[in-house]
Amino acid sequence: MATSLDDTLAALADPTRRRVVDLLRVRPRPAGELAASFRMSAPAMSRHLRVLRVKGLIEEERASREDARLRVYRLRRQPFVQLHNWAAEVEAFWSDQLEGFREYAEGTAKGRRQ
Amino acid sequence: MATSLDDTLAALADPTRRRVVDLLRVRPRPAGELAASFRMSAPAMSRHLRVLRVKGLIEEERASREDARLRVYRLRRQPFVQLHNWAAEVEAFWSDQLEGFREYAEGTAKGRRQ
DNA sequence: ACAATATTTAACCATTCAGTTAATATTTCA
DNA sequence: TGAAATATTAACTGAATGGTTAAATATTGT
Repeated sequence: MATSLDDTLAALADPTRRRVVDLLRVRPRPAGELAASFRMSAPAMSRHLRVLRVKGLIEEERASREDARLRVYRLRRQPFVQLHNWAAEVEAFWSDQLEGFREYAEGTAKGRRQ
Repeated sequence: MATSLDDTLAALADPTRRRVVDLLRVRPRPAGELAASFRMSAPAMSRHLRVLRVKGLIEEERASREDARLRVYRLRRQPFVQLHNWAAEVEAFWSDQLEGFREYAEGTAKGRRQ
C-alpha cells in the first residue's frame, strides 16, 4: 500500500488539502469538522478527502465510534516519511562538499557541456 | 524571496517537473538538455521551467558562460529546506509520545467529540 | 550579412480540477 | 416510523493545466 511520491505531491498541490493535513496533524477529525474549518460546502470537502484517501495520505478510521455517521480521518505515515526523505536528498545538493566544486567548475570549465 | 510551501507543492505536483528537480539535483543543466531528457517539445519544457522559476524552485544561472544562448538552470535551496521541515513536522504526529495517548483516547473516550 | 542554434512567447485545443446545488445512503433519536 | 444529522455521489460549470505547432528573439559562426 505504498503511495508514490508523485501521488503524494499531487495530493498536496491544493492548498485546501495541505491545510487539511495540518489539521489532521493535530488529531484525527471527522469530515464535518474539516468542512466547517473552511468556507466550503460539504461535498467539496468530501472530494478533497477522497483525493487524499485515494492517494494514500489519509485513511478512514475504523475504530469503534460513538456515532457511526461520523467518518473520522487520520493521516497515514508512509507518504510523509517518503516526502521528508526526498526533500533531504535534494538538499544534499548543497550539503555535499561537491557543491563547492560544482560552483568552481561552472565558473571555470570551458568545453565541458553535457 | 521566500517561496511559500503552497507554491513549492504546486510546482512539484507535475511529475515532469519533479523529474526535472531530480536532474538538477545532480548538477545545473541548460534547458535544451532537460527537454532532451523527456519526450517533449522544447516549448513544453520551457513552460515547466517557467513554472519552477516563477514559484522560486530554480533560477537561471547568471554565471559567465561560454555560449550565451544556453540558459542554465540550478535549484534554489530554500523551498526544499521548507518542504523538508514541514514533512518532519507532520511526521512528529507519530514520533510524539502524544500519539500513543491519542490512540488510547480514540479507543476509549465516549463524549469527547468537539 | 546570413544561416544555424537555443530558447521563449503566442495561439490553440483537449483534459483535468475545484466549486456549486440537488439527490442519495446511512445512522440517530424523538 | 419518520425527521434530523452526517456524509457521499451525481451532474454541471468555469478556470487552470499541459501539450502541440508556428512565430519571435538572441547569439554564434561562416
